[in-house]
Amino acid sequence: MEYSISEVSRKMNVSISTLRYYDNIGLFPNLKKDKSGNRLFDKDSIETLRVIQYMKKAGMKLEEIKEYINWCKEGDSTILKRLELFKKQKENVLKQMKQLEETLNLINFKKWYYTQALNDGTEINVKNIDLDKMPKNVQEEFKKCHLELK
Amino acid sequence: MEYSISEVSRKMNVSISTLRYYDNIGLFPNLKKDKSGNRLFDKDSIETLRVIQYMKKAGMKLEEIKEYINWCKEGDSTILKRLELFKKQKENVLKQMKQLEETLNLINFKKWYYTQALNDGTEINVKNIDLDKMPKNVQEEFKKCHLELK
DNA sequence: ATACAACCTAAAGTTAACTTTATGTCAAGA
DNA sequence: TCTTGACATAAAGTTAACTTTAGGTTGTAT
Repeated sequence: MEYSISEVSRKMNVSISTLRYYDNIGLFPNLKKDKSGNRLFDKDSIETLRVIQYMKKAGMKLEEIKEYINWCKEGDSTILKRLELFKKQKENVLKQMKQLEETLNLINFKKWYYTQALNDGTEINVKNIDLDKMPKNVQEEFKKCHLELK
Repeated sequence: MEYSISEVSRKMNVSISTLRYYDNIGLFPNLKKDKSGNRLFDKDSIETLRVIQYMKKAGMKLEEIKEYINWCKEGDSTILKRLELFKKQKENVLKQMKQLEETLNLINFKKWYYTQALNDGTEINVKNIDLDKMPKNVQEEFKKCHLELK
């Protein structure tokens, strides 16, 4: 089964110009064209697109993703390199998840803070509150995001 | 206690030029200067910097962060807006965490895949494997990241 | 026959978040 | 006094990842 660029765009939620851009920089090395020059995306190129989307989220640049795609083309001699790449990217993702958890601590603290302020009608009381006057869970969040009291 | 720009740069792991840039675009509205024009960072501006760093990770642009900082300056009349902002950003962060988990599924699948290939000395066997021949956990990861079999 | 939609290419433009460069001031130590 | 290092500003440059623009081709429906 083959798909036109607009079908892929719709199905995968990515703009047509982005797809053309990806192709231009070499992210779809095996992409076919029909007799009038229109791109034909098959299952494999859609899988490639999915990997691109995920690895972008992992924090890889398109240049690095392209390098990986080239390794895939080169065949079995690059298997180890590819394995190492995913090991490294796993570390990367785990690190990002930790950072997001810290960010969530800050956000939860701020949510509590502004909920209090809204209740009081003013920020003044909560701004000068002591750590031990906060609910236990808020205390924990506060500590974990490295904020300091006034 | 007040800190010079290079002290903050070291302490907070951000370049001096970035600090100046942040100041230029209005992210430190209360920053003081000494008599010869050098920036003096106090506790509050360091807290602001910490919030900037976290909210950038949450996915906010500097322009949006600046808007929030301006709300803080405006005082109690903006408390609700600020609360809503953090509620929205919490959703944002949770969404990102889910995406990272999906990414991790892909990465774990790829790790298994290339470990197999490395063992076999070739990609061929694992490329054509049936879903039910994979270990249960790999099957799950595979399904969760929307990859398809050949 | 013509109009239209869906595609194409090549090149220029955009945006965010910095960084670099060029030039200058200021305070302290040799 | 002179040099040095840490700061300053303003403006230009950089990078990644797109998007937009301008102009052209192709296949189908009226």
